[in-house]
This record gives sequence, C-alpha cells and structure tokens, in this order.
Amino acid sequence: MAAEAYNPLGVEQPIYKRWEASGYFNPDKLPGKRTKAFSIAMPPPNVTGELHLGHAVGVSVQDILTRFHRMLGEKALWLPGTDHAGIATQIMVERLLQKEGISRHEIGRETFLKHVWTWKQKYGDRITDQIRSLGASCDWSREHFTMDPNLTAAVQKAFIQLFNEGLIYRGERLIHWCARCQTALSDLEVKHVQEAGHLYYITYGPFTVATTRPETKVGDTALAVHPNDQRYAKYVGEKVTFETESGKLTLPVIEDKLVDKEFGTGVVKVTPAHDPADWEMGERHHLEMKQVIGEDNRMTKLAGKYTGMLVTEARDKIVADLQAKNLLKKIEPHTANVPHCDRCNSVVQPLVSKQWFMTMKPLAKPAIAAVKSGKIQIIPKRFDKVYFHWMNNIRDWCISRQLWWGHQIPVWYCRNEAEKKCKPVASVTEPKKCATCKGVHFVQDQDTLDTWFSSGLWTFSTLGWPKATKDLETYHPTSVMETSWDILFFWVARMIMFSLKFRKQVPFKTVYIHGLVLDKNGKKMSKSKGTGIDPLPMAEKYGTDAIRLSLILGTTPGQDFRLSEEKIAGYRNFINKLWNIGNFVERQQKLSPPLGGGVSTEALREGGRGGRNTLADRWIQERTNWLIADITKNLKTNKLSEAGQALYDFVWHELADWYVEIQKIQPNTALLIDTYETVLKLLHPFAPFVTEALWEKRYGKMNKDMLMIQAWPKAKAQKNTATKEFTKLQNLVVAIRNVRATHKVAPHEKLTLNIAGAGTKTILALKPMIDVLARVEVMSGKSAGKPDGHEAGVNFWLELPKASQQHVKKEVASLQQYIQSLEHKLANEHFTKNAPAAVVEGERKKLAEAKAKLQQLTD
RNA sequence: GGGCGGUUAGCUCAGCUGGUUAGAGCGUUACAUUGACAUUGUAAAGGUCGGAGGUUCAAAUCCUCCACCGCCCACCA
Repeated sequence: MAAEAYNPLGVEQPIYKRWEASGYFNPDKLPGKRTKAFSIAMPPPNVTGELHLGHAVGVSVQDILTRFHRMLGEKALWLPGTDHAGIATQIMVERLLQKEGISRHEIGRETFLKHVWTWKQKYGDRITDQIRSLGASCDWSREHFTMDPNLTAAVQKAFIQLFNEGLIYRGERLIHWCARCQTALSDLEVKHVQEAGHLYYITYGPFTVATTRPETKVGDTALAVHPNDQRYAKYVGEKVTFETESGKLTLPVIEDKLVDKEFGTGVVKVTPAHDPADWEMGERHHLEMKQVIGEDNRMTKLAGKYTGMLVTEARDKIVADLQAKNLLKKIEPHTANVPHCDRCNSVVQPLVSKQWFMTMKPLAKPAIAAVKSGKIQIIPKRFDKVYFHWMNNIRDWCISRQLWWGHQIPVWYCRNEAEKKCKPVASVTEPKKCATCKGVHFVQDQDTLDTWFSSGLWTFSTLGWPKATKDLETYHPTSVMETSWDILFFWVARMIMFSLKFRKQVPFKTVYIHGLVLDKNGKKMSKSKGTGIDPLPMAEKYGTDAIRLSLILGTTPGQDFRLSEEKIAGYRNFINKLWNIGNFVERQQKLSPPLGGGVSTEALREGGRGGRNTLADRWIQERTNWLIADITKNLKTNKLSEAGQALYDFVWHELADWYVEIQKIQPNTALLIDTYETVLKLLHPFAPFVTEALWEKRYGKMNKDMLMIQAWPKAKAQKNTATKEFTKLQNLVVAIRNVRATHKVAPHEKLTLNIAGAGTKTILALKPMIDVLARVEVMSGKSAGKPDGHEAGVNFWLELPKASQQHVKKEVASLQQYIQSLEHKLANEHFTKNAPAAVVEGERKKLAEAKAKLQQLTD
C-alpha cells in the first residue's frame, strides 16, 4: 500500500493551536530549571500591514533561533508586537475615507482618530495571525503595540528627559515637506529618485545662471560664485541689479565654497528657503529667507504674480515669461535627483518650517563605541562600515510630524507664550502654572512624534520600562536583533542610541541582517507591480516548512536573494522525503519491534547491542553524532544556512539513500528510531510543523512531551573509524553502479562481481549489503584481465554481458593526470620545506595511494 | 562625488579564517519503476570560479587595477 504524500493543509493549524495552548511560548511556563535567558524582540510589523516575504524571512530566522535555544534548555523569549506606523497607517485610513468622500479635515482630529482605532481593531490581528501561520513561537501573552498605554508612557518619559536635558529643541529650519501627507519628514523618509528634467540657463544681468528649478527664482535672495573663480571675482561683495520676468531685481553677489565652478556657468542663484545647499549658504551669509512655496505646494504671496499657482504651473509660466522677455538663453536636458516621500511617493518640497529636532551627536558617540568595542556584533560585519559612516555624519533628527495618528508631543504652551515669551513645558499632563507669567491655561502641541521614536525604545519599553520590571532585568539586553538592512538607520541605529541613553546598556548583542527577497528578475518584489510572491498561498500549496527552508537555506546574511516557486517546490520534496522516512520507520517498528526488553538509546550510542552493531550501524551513529555537533556549532554562531544545509544533505543522502536502504537487508530498528528521532529534533527549528506532526504520529497528541520542548541532542567526542570504513564501501558500491551504467546494464539485472586483493575479507563480510546495494553477487578469487575498478582495497571484475573497457581507460587517464600534479607539487622544494609537515605527508600519502590504484588498474 | 555588494555549471546560488581532482538544487541526458517516497531511484554530461597583474611552495579564497550589473549615502543648483 503506497503511503500518502505529506499534506500540510489541515496539519499545521491544529499543531500551532496546540503549541500556543501549551503555554510553552511563554518562557515562564517552560519545564525544567532554566537559568540562561535568550530573548529576541520581534521587529514590529505595521499594524495594518500584510504579510510579505520580508516578514517571512525574519520570522523564520527568529523562530529557528528561539526554538533552538528553547530546546537547549534556556528561557527563550521571543516578544512580538505591532507598530502604529504613523504616516503609513494614516495614509491608509485617509484613502479609505476618501472613497466615501470624507476628508480628515472635515471630521476633525478626534473623529478621525476614532476611525483609525476602529481600523486598528479590525485589522490589527490580521498581521499577527499571519505571523502565527508561519509557525512563530513567540510569546503572545507579552504582545505589545507601540501605542499601548505603557509604551506611550515610555515615549513620554523618554521625550521629557531628552527635552529637559536640552537634547530636544524646537526651531525653524529647512525640512522636507510632503504636501500630500501634510507633514514634515526626516531625512531618512525622503528618497531621491533620478528623473529626467531640464537645465534652464537664465540671464541674471551680467550673469547667466543654470538652474533645474526656475520656479524658485522668485525666492532668490543672492547670487553665489566660488571664491577661486577668477571669472566673477570682481562682482563678489557687489550688488547687481537686473531685469527679470517680474521686473527689476537687486541681489548681492557672495562667494561660497559650496559652489561648483564646473557646473553650469559657475554662478548659482541662492534660494535659502527652498534648497538645502542654499539654506546653508543663507545661514553663513545671513541672507534673507524668502518662502515662495507653501505647505499646500502652491506659490505663496511672496511669489508676486505667480501667487496661488501650483509649483509645476509656476514653473511653466515663469519659463514662458522669461522666454517672452528674452531672458532664457537655452534649455538643456538634465537628470537630477528629485526628492520623493518614502511613504506616498509624491515629490517633496524643501521648505522652512518650525519643527522639533533631536540633537544626535552626543547620542551617536556611545553608539559608535558599542559597535567598535564588539559589545554589539553586526552580521555580516561589512555593515559596520555603513553604520559608522552614518553615525559619524549624523544630523539632527526632525521628530515632529503634522499627523494625527501617533504619540502627541508632550509639550505645553502657555496661552501667553507669544506675548510674554513663556517657555514651553514638557509634561505628560497639563502644567498647573506657567513659571514665567503664572498663567494657568495651556495648549498641548498638536504634532505627533515620528513613528521611529517609539520603535527606538522597543527592546526595553516592551519589557516594562520605565518601570523596573523582572522581565527587564532578565531579558534585556536582548540576544539578537533580526532585521533587514533597509531599516538599519531608521530603527537599529536609533535603538542603540536610545538604549545606551536610557538603559546604559546595549539593546542587543547581535544584529543579524537578512537580505531582501527579490523576484526572479532580481528586482525588489513589489506588490503594485505584481512581481511579489505572496507567502500565504505559497504556504498553502507547499507547506510552511518548505517556505521557511527556501528562505533560509542557500542564503547568506545581508545578501539579497531571488526566490522562485521551483525552489520552494524543491524543499517541499525534501519535507515529503522526511515524511516518508517517517512512514518507513513506523512500518519497520510494526514489523520488527526494537529488541526485547527495550535497549536504551544510550546503550545504542555506546555501540551496545551486544556487539551486534554492523558497520552501517556504527557509521550512522558516527554521522549522527557529527551532525549534532555541526548543527549545534553553526546555530550557536548564527550560521543558519550551513546548519540547514547539513541537515538536508544528511537526511536525504545519508539517512534515506543509505541507511534506510540498508535497513531493508539488515534492520536495526532501535537504532533507526533513535537516529530518526534525533533528526526530528535537529530539524524542528527549521521545519517545525512536519517534525511536530511526525512526533505526534509516534507519541500521540499530547501537550507535555511535544517535540518543541524536547532536549536538544548532545554530541560526544568520537573517532570516525566506522565512517572511514563505510566511505570505502560506498565508493565500491558507486564504482560498481558506475560500471553498470556505463555498460547500460539494466538496474534490476543481477551480475556476478569478482573481487581480489587485500580488502577481500572485509568486503566479503559486507557481502549481503553490497549484493543488494549494487545488485551483484559478490564472489572472491576469480580474476581475469584488467579489473573494472579498484575500491576499498580490492580490484573488481564485473561479469558483464559485453564488457567494454572504455571507462577504465578514462579512469587511468584522469588518475595519471592527478599523479602528475601531485608529483609536480612534491618536487617543489618550496612546498616540501615550507608547508606544514602534516600537509606534505598527506600529499605523499595521496600520491602513493593514487600510484597503487593506477598500478592495479593497468595490471 | 563617496561607499558597499555581486560576477563560480544552461539557470538560481553555496563555498572565500588560502591546502583533496571547486559543490548543491533546478534543468538536461540515459536507464529504472508494483513494498517508505515519481513530490522517486541510479548514473552521466556540464565550470581555465568576470578580466589583467601581484603576494605565496600553494589563490575561487589575500592585495592592486579594470569591466559590467545592482544597491546605499551625499547640498551639484
């Protein structure tokens, strides 16, 4: 009766429910005495977000580590949560309301926020349910949301402290303004996109000025040249008056090293209110600030006849006016970096605005030291450099947003502020009395904080800070922060700065950076372009375990990788292979139960069973033991791909291909079961569902002894003696199969194999195994002519239907080449003198072996 | 303008603290198929590790330069 293939559908959900119900996701409820703590703070997905492969990679990595450390007997905590995601969420709800014809300004702040909360209640669980479906073993009893009361308290506490220390200040500065979102943005929230545009050469009296943004010319308050530019030296310090599209204008000419002599004509029009470089020059030279573009993306009153026009309209109109007055010399095609809003993708305007800023330099200093000293290790290491570069060049962070969804800034203004110059006060609740004017009426700042302010506190706010909780003491600093490189600055850097500031400790010891998942064309997956793979339908089709493996195996930290459905299908096949090994094991157990009295697995490990362990038995024991050591080492050093790969190879190409086959001839059911159970344990962190399902198949559905909490196998020191012997046997079998295939002997046809040589006795002892594995009848003694091959200390001859010796010729040729290269190497004195003795010795041995082999082949 | 990554079999990628005759999966080819598994098995073909120099007894691996592709940062109007 053919066993059915593994069908993950209907298996995974009940298993997850049992895991969750068991309470073991919560480290407080884990059995046994556990002292060492292991903790991961889950990067909180956006509360309204939907699961994509980026989440899936992160969840897989974090779950593997958490499950591994849980099985190691540690207090393993993986703390989940969601982020309110200020702009992203607000945009989403705004769009939704827009469809009903409602604008947020019509309904007002309070009502709008009610809508957002309703939305949050409705969809907030969707993302966490999706994370559950990936098998995430995180402690949902500790789940948090960045706008939970206790996290809001943390935000307020942090803000007030920074404010009182003078690290947060309010000022008028040039910021990026998104007219769509109606808010200021931080530098990081702006993405520069190369766009084809034009370079306009405009006459400014004696000069010609090249600009990409003619519409800002009505905001010009100076002209600038480079200090070394001889061409214009005579004008520096002078004022020039000239004709413009809007009449006569007089501007000072300044010199500044920011000006590039080579670009355009070497003369720059300076618009301090609408360009970062010009702003800087304006500050330096105390230039007038003329704001001609407003927050509504329209020209302001200061723009004269262009007032009220959209920026793009004004541009066209000004160009036309210039042309009419013959002030436009030429227009060249030009590509420029145009700033866009990271969230809504509309073009943002640099403009001057009154915002809250955070002084970053003092916070960056210890954050740099933490990575430099190795207190925080970034994997892969190359991101250190990127991190240092950003930290060293850090600029003040614009933290206020003109949004409604978020943490309202805890700053209060006295009503007499303007009149009596009262100072703003940072406080959670309305202050009782103004220190300056003794007034009692205050207004809270209407702005909210940048989303990343609250996420920056995430590792410790979720553990109870600012309260001194037991969790904080036990689990902070966390062990690993798992994330992708695109939020290294947004989030990781800020967490480090905040944690060092408020906790005087690093937030995590290791930063594990995974790559982005690309589509099969090597592009970032995009939902709007439809190039993404949606993990959930894929998981339904191939199983969650297959998805997890395909995201971890064969990938490298920090390296983006392509994912194709074929790859997922490949790992589905592997899972099915494991499933069928399970079928086989269960069947074997029914057919031949373990030896009477039940031999303990421990005894098996010791090579017990009264010396009845065959070579294959001893081999698989050694291999399993090696595997345990290898996987453990690699998981402890976060080398997940290597660990998973080793498991894959072992399960398929050693356990299934060899040991299971041998079981059909020489069963050792107790050892088979032992090996199988070890594999289930080792594989569990990677493929939790199928392994738990197989475990249940053996032991029934129970909470207490779930695979999830089994102790991680331990390896012991060993000599790989059986492995060496068995490898010889494998080589012989492969060599025989090879000869058979070359001569196109049908796989089922049984041939006679004659052997001769030193190893004959050993091979004859293994005769039953070889007979079956190679489909031959091993006989000793008879030898005639050149052998068909040489392996395991014997020459062998296959009695072929019609023997051809071609393959021997080929082998001889390759062997001769090999010998030549070895001889060449050994003839080199530099090598024999300088290389380690063991290496030289090894090479000599190889040469001798190869020569002996050749000798036997050509006999 | 600065910086990072990639370039290894037809495709997708490992390997890179220098040391067997460079690996895997998919694909291809040949053969097989009722007893765990066709989501399978056995075997084969396929690579001068992007190019050029250099260091070394020894380089896919370390150094220098170059080319192409991708990305990040940055005030070139």
